Amino acid sequence: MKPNKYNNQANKEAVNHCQQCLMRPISLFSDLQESDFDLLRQPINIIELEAEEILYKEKQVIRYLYTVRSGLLKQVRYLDDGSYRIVRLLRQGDIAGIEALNNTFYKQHTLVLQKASLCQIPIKNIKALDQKSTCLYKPLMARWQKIQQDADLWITEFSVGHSKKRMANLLIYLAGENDTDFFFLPSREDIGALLAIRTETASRIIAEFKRQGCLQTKGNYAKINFSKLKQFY
Amino acid sequence: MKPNKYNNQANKEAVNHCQQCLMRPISLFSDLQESDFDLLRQPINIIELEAEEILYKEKQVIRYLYTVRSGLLKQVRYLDDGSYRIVRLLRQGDIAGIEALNNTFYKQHTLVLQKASLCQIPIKNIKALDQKSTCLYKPLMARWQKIQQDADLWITEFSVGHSKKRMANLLIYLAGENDTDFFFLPSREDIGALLAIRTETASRIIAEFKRQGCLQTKGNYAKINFSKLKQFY
DNA sequence: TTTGTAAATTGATAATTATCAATTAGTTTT
DNA sequence: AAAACTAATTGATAATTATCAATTTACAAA
Repeated sequence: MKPNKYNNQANKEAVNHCQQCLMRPISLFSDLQESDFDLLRQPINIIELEAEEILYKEKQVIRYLYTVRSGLLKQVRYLDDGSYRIVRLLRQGDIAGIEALNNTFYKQHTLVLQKASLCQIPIKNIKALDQKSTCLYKPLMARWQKIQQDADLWITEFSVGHSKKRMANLLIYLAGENDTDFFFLPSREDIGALLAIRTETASRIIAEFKRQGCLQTKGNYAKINFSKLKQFY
Repeated sequence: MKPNKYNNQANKEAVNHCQQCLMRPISLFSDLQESDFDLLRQPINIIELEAEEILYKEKQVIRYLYTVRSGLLKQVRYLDDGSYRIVRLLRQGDIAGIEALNNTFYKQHTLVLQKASLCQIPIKNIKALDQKSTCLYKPLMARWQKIQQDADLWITEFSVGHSKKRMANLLIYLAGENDTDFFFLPSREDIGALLAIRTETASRIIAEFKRQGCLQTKGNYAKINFSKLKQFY
């Protein structure tokens, strides 16, 4: 191996990728100065994953941290009885493996729900940046705060009250800003794991919402009728 | 006012308090060097709050950040229907108002459950430290990570499955390390708000646990019989 | 101690959700 | 296209939880 040459090239690539990346304003690297980019020694790759693929498993040694460019991922905890609960969804701009800076092992299983594109950032780069510069400080703090806010949302919107109401909350969340577009609708099993209800219950509610015209589905995609959904909200 | 004199005294107090504090190893200031303490211009007070007292409300302007020295606090979100959900409990070493660094307003209501003692740290001190030193970086990151882990716990242990199982999880959590001691047992209403069940359901389960010898209560305090509780776990 | 008040418990019933089984729809493989 | 498989839906019933009302207990005030 020729470490120097390799590293230089990696660095150039990183600079090219990241400095010009459309995602940069919302990425972890938003505050990086030109000189900071020199600290990125290992190559930053963009990886594409299909639905069902595993990004990483709990207790695996952390080697990368990921920024979601597009798609949808789930973070999962398995329960004693073999079932699972989805504790978080990751969308554009979210980070997977943020625990990298304090830990050596990932804390959750992270899997792809909807075909995803991710920046794969070697943890060594992060640590190098972290030692020499404070440029990661603000973006990281902002991510952590978002994680907390999302968790609060999860606890209040997706875990309390009647399951129809929780489903309505979830659908509105999944629809995001653009109410009117089709969005990815997880399987009934995953919806169950999101809302802490059984697959059958999830299916019944979705089916009823469809009958009532609150929801329209096309394969794995769906569109909501916001005003009709309000009655459950 | 005589800002200089005041500040100097405040600083001395802060140094005395914080440098020698028994809590320091687990506090936010664990990494502070002597010189860093000079940056603490505003007085750091220890405040004592009785049960039911409000530490702060959501949307209030952030002026302080708090470290829990002892006692128990709840962070609460109110729902549309007037009910509330407890999204987090704060115990020794936890921080209230950690969002201070990214925001101007508190994000949750925070109230005292069990008589609490707190360090009241002016946000100006934190910001001063933050600008001149990196000593808060690691402790803050560790706190954020703990918040995430606690949230995951909340979502998986306190929000999924039968309410008896969730109650067992909660009691074990409240008992903490020392299974054998009495610990603070929240009101049935608060337990309901913790587990997303009705007050009456919480009461029924507690009463049944008592009848079965899983739980022994004395006023607001309780002790668990771990092995008997396992049947619900 | 008595009185008043809030919290906890219990009962009866309704509503919701889980469970288990069967059927239908949708995909993929051959 | 047929077969094989998986996901989604639906039905029937059991179990759990909510709801509303009443009672008991615990505790503070007079």
